[in-house]
Amino acid sequence: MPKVTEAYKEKKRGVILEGALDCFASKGYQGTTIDDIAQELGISKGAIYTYFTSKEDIYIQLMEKRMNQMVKSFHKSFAHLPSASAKLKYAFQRFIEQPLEDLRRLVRFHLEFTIHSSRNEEMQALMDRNFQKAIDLIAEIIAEGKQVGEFRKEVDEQTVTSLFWATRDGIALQYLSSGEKEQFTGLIKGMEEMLFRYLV
Amino acid sequence: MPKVTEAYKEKKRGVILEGALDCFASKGYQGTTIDDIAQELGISKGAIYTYFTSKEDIYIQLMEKRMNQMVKSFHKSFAHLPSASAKLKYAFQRFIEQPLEDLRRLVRFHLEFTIHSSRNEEMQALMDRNFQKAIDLIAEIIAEGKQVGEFRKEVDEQTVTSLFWATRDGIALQYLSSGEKEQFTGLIKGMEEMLFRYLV
Amino acid sequence: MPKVTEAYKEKKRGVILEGALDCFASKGYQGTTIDDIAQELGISKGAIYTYFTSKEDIYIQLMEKRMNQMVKSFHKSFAHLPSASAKLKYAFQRFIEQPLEDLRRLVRFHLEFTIHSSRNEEMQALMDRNFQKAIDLIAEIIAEGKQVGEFRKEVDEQTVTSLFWATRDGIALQYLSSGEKEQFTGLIKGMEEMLFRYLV
Amino acid sequence: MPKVTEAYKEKKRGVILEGALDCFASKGYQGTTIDDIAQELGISKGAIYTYFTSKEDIYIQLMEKRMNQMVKSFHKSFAHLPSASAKLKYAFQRFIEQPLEDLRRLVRFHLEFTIHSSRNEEMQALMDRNFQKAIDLIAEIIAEGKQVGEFRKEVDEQTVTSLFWATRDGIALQYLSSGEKEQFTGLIKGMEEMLFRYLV
DNA sequence: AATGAATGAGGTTTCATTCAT
DNA sequence: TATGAATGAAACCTCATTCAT
Repeated sequence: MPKVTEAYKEKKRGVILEGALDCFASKGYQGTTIDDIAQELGISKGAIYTYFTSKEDIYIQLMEKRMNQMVKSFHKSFAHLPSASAKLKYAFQRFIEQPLEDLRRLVRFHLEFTIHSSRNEEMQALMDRNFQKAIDLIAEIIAEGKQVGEFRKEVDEQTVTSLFWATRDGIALQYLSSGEKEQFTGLIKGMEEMLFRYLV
Repeated sequence: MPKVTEAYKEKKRGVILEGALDCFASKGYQGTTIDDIAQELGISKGAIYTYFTSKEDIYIQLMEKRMNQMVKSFHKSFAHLPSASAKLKYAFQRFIEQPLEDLRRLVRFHLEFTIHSSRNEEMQALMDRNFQKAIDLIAEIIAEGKQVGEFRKEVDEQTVTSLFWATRDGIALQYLSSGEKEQFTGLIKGMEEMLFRYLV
Repeated sequence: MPKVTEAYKEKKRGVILEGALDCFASKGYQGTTIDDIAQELGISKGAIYTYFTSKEDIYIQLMEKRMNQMVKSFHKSFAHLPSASAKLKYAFQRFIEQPLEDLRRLVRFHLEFTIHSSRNEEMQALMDRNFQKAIDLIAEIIAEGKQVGEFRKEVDEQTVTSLFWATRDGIALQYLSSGEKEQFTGLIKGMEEMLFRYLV
Repeated sequence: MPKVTEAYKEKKRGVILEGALDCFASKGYQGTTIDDIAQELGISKGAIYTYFTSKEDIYIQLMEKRMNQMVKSFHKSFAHLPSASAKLKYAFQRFIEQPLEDLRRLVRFHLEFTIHSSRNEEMQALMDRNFQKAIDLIAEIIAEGKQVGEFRKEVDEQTVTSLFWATRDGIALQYLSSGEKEQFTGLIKGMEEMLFRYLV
């Protein structure tokens, strides 16, 4: 029964990753114990090791999965939108509409992962790969906008794109400190305005 | 001779904080052991506990000190500069001229601290206080620029200032991942351009 | 069809014991996991527990089987030999001709078992029973040799026999450390010479 | 206060090794937990790690120490004895007079160590070095005996010496199984007789 | 004030065994 | 009968903190 078993295992892996995300997001990587994850999921410590080889393995696979999902989901939404501007605006909108409590936790998780991975060659490479996907996602839009004439030809899409993500991350980081939703929304809006002023 | 003693203690505290920064920056908070710090400084574990009550105490005081120094140093430099634009440009320049290996380590330290503190009420408050100082530092310039007519009256200095720092942090974060100096400089320059386009 | 089933089970038990021997011999008792044995055999962990009640059960039955086989095999060979001296010489020859890599692994297995069993009453008893068989095997030859006049009447067959096995084990143990075949063979020869000098 | 501290540490190291020997001898290497050793000594787990880097480190240093002590002690005793025969007889006598309960435990420890080390290159090398010391100890006596004319010139001292230790170990191993003191003594005596018959 | 040995809670990982399928 | 996911008790080792010297 390989098919059933494999599907089951895949599902279970996903469930464990969900639980792990909850823990990592609220307590951090080092602050999360395998026991925490097991308890969160109502399973045994040993069960986790049936699906993952180590705590770090869970952490890495979790990030990989989330990045892939994010990129795929954006791509899907972009497909239905008519113009580069519309796509970009959609991206901003999505940041704003994100449930904020989620945001806090996820930001924490992503930032912590970035820092953690910056001390480890292998994870660094993984992050580079994933980051490139995110870059491509937006850079394509800018390029499209330039081609169609929506955006100025002079802007460098690599730089703008990088700035886009950098600012998004920076705002999220600030939200992490301040915790004020109004301000977060205001900054995203401000960034949007500044970016469009620059692009057109 | 209480005066001498107090001065001595203050100096020693500073020395310990220096050593601790080296450790925290390269190995992270959790990755740094008290032994690491002691070894780095060539003193004993016990000595550290004479000056600080806990590992977290060191971490907090270290951040406090660095923030104060940074703000004070900027203030001092700003005093000699003629206009709001000049001041803002100076700030950008300073980011670019920062020794990059330092930057990597320090960014790591600051980001990690931010995340760490976001899980702890008391540290959160400390960070808020410190962040406010950084905000004021730049917001005053924007306000000055608006008053003098260098910048548009419509810009909201709080928002712009927050964006300024957010983007700076975001760029630093990205640099942490990519490690490419060219790109880092390019992004800072891009951000500068975008900001001035927005302000004037 | 109980007969078929029983035969099948018996055969399977034997197969599992073979695989277990490979594992125990190369990784030791504690170093061998049930998973190792299962993998070695290409079966599941559960299957092993159908035939044996525990890891120790496998260990014990394996030793029991090997001892019985060894004694039976010697007995068979002895039957064709004309004199006590010839039998004894055959025994020495067999030690020497044993494939040495096998020897290393098997010695390890046997010694480890002996030590392991010395901490457990039940296993101790088993080992005593088995050891007695080995003793009888040789003691009979000595007795035969004394009766026929090949060996001196004064020698005590129990003592000589025990010494015979003890020396064999000691040499094997030494070979375990040194790993030099020449030396191993030399020692067996030396022991043979010493023993015959004593017996005749 | 380096001198005091170093002496203190050395002493403590010795104390821990004593306690560890008790544990290893009665429960085996794998069967002994660090907690066992700590409890045996009435100290904390952590304290042990102040003096040793790992469980294996304890095990190795313990063996090293015991071997050195044994060789040194024999050498000292041999110095007062007039002839090669006397020295050899003394060695046998010492085996016999050894407190038997000790013997059981120590034999177990030594044999287990030998097996354990046979699966580890580094430990193997250590054992080789130690074994060589034991070999030299006896080989010198045999050589001396040959020179003085006490022993036959034809005997090969390396072989005889190896056999000497091999048999000693084999007898000890058997004693481990049987646990009968009479028999142990008998075997040692038998071995002595056989050896002298061979040497003279 | 400084030292560093000692403590012991707590973390990750392993693995013999069970049991639903 | 066979499977292998699940369990959970241990095991080793680390390290912040204390305290006698």
